[in-house]
Amino acid sequence: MKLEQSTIKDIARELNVSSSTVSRALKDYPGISDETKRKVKEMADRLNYRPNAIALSLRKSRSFTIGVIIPEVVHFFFSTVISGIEEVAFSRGYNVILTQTNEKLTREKSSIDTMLSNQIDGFLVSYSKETTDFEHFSKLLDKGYPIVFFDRVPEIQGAIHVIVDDYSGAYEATKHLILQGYSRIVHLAGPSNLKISQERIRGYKDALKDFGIKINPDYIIESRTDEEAQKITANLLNTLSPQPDAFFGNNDMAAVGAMMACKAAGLKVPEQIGIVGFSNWQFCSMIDPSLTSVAQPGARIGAKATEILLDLIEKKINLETFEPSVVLETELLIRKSSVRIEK
Amino acid sequence: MKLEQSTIKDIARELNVSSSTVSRALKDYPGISDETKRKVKEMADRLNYRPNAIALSLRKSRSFTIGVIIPEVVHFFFSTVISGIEEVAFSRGYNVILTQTNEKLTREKSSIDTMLSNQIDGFLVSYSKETTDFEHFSKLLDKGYPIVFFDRVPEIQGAIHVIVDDYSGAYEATKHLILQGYSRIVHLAGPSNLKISQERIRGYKDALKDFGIKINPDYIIESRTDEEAQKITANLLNTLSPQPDAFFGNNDMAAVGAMMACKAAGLKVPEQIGIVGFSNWQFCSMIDPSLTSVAQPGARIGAKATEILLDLIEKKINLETFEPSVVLETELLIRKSSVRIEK
DNA sequence: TAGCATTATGCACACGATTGCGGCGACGAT
DNA sequence: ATCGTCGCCGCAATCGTGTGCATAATGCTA
Repeated sequence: MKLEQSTIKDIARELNVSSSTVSRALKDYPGISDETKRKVKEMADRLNYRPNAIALSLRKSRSFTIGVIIPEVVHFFFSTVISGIEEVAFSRGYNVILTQTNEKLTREKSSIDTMLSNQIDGFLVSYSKETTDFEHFSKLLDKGYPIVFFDRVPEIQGAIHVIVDDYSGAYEATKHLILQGYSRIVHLAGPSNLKISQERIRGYKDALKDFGIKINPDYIIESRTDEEAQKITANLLNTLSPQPDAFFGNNDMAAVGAMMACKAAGLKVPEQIGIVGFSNWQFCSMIDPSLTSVAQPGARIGAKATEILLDLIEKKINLETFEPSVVLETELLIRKSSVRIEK
Repeated sequence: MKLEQSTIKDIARELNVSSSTVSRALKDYPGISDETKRKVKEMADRLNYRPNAIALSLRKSRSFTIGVIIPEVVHFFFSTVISGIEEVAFSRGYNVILTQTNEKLTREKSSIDTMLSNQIDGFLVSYSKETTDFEHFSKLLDKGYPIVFFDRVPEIQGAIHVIVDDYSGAYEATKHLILQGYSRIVHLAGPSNLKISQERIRGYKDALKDFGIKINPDYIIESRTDEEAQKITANLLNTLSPQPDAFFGNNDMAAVGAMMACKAAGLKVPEQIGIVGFSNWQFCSMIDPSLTSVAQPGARIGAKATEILLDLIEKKINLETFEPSVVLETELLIRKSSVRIEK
């Protein structure tokens, strides 16, 4: 059971020197003869010595580990973010410990607690849908604890965050639909307490405005799952007159739900109905017709957020001068579901 | 930066007792007066005391943390496994630290190294495609280090693993296609060094045999990505005569690739071509026609593997009597892509 | 009131690594 | 011969917690 890892003491005993000498020799401290260093390193190699990270953490009150708190790994977007995080953390010598909240506030809080007692060096957070009060974060921030938020970010004074430009993503998507000749564009929106949802709605509205299309409040509807989106869409198609002729989803699931409802209603996509999603999930190019979507650079978000966090931890960043908000560009990937004008 | 967590010593100083008394009082040791216990607990509460997990790990050479090593989080299947793992680990008071190998052997080895130096209590592993030699695992197993493999499992003496019944999954899928009247069934296979690929091929072959269909070696082709599957399929449709009339993919990506190629070739699914995938990714029900697929219970695999691992760690399992292999059932989810017989 | 059991608490060390400080021997300079 | 310097190394404390053993205080009995 116990994997008897050799320790500094073992090396010391073997060589008849003190453990302090061994420690210094291994780290090429000055004041140790080259001869001794050689012997120590050789012995360390022979005994297959690995420093005990736990002991180090205790001594330095640093764990070289960062904690990641996300809603759910199964979301394609979040899993790409994780990849970006791991890449950077790993290459800079940090470990990553991950928990998902399953969108529950209690889980979020208890995750933070256990991570804190594990001497985590900092947090990367995308908070849960249930989270409306941010005291459990601001308390930590006030103590100077390093936290970087991404994707879903709170409006706390001075909180650093990395987001994508949801506004312009939504604006471009809507504009694209308009240019393709769609005008009665429904927006299947996300939870209104999330800033990303608000921004996407804003982009949607502004695009309509800029092209002189009146905003119809009936055209903005919250939907949580793809089934819900499907029902809502079917319902809208039946009740509204004139019928909507396009759907812009807050995410790809909603868009797909809308697409299925349209097909079921016998409407042709994209000829009669245009559809655009958000996130560019893997399946976008696999469905028929392929789904136009706004791509969020997940891996880059993760990487960037991690870089900032580690810089914070290592105090390479001056909080006074640092711009707390990093915004990455989205990209509209135009596929078949929204193109009805021949080029 | 440093989050001055209060320690046992702080409580002790505040109450003018020794830290040992505090330690014992907090854990309801006998030999501490109720009065003292009350005061200590009260003070602990007031100071918002949390035990330092790092110090505990050092003391007990246990970290209450398990390490998970998987190829890639972005695979839907693996992300569901992670959910299962987290659920169980969390509820039993363990932390999870996760690394993905990106299918690289070197990453696999270095992950193990850093986890070992972090006093990980045990491993959950699904190894990389590059891994053909298992010495880095068997070395640990020999020392009695707890490891549970899942999904991709090595053939090492005594290695415990949790898998799904790939054989019967593939058998059922193939049988289903046959019963639907397809007979020239191509299998888009996975990497041949993975046991799961081999098992699926075996299931495919046995089903054909049992129904008296001759096995055509040209019908079994390795494909790595969905684009590759698409090319292969297009190629097969062009060159083989008679044309294949069904495709069974080693995974859903391959199946979708095949479906797209078939559509591009003007063939109707499922009327002319039947298609079945493996894994039941999220998008299966979203594409048109919806994709029949073999569902692997990802969350249950993760949960089961974790239960076994924790039992191992806590020595609740007797290795002598324990059956090293747990096999979970798959389920064939029949959708439109493979059904051409009216009920 | 001495002797003993019982209860409640403190001391000291351990886990593994780091580090300030001081010791010791050798050597050169005066 | 004495002193200062320098190179090399060990002592001991530290991080926060747990635990075997000793010890002090108290109560009970003879």
